[in-house]
Amino acid sequence: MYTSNALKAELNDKGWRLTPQRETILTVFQNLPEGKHLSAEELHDLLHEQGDPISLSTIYRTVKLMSRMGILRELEFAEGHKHYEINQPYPYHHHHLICVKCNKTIEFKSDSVLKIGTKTAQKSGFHLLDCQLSIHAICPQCQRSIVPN
Amino acid sequence: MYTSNALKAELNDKGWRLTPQRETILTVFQNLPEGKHLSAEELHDLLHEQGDPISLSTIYRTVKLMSRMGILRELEFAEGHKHYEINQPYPYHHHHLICVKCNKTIEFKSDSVLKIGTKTAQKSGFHLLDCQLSIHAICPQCQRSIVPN
DNA sequence: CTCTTTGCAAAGCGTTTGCAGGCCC
DNA sequence: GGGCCTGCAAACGCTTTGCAAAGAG
Repeated sequence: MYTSNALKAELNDKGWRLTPQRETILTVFQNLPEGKHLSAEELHDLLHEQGDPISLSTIYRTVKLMSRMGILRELEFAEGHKHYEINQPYPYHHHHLICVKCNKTIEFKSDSVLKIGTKTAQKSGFHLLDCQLSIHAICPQCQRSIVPN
Repeated sequence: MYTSNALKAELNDKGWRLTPQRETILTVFQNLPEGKHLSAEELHDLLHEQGDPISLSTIYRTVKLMSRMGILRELEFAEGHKHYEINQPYPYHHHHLICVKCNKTIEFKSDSVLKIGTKTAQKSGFHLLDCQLSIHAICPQCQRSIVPN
């Protein structure tokens, strides 16, 4: 479990600050049910509902920052906007199977993919943040659908 | 090699048309050196230079169509715009290691990832279009960089 | 001859940014 | 106290869309 203190330490280490907003956002993602991911706007709404209004720009800045720190994963499901979820280590780390027509997504796990990702980054001297296998496909329902495109 | 005829057949099968623009765009991607990928705008410029001007909207419509047909792959390198490349089958199929700071990308191949993708789609009855492992990381140079964020 | 596709220009929309005030360390 | 961070509103830039004309089958 990644704590606020760990976040603070990591931020301060780079000359940055731990703010209430950043702490709140971290908490939200940690309490999200497994497999649930949020867009910036969904996060904005959720925070508003729970009585912690945070401006959209701060949200955008924070999720980007946390993604680059490896705390969140940025998911691109080709819907025109990004989704975010907490970046869980093994054995919670997972990947996505996505229907390009209806955007239905199914999660799945794979130790070997994670291993390959880790090894590949290492081999080139990269510092790994996240590795995700995205399978773009058409789900059974959409295969049968008559709707064009 | 995916021919114009194959494209025509596949389009007509769905009641669509093979147009000069679509044929030209397919050809461009087929002649691109391995590992090279284009954004919509880059493709637009390239076509212009080679004397085949095609409007940006047609380009957007075409790359989206071909991605959904599984002919092109849509690559998201988090630069705010998508890149496209021809979707090669085994053994040309590859994945990307991306630096989230400078966007440098390194390609790598992996039979096992492709197998896992194929199997996973199959298991859920999905029709596979593309599977890509994206490794988000920080490259050696950027790790050393003093520039914030 | 019908229905798809193109090109143009305008609209759309998620995301970024400049700036003044506020806050963390 | 200094510099980072927030919130607001405006700007941005990639992508999509409406529409009339052109073209494929």
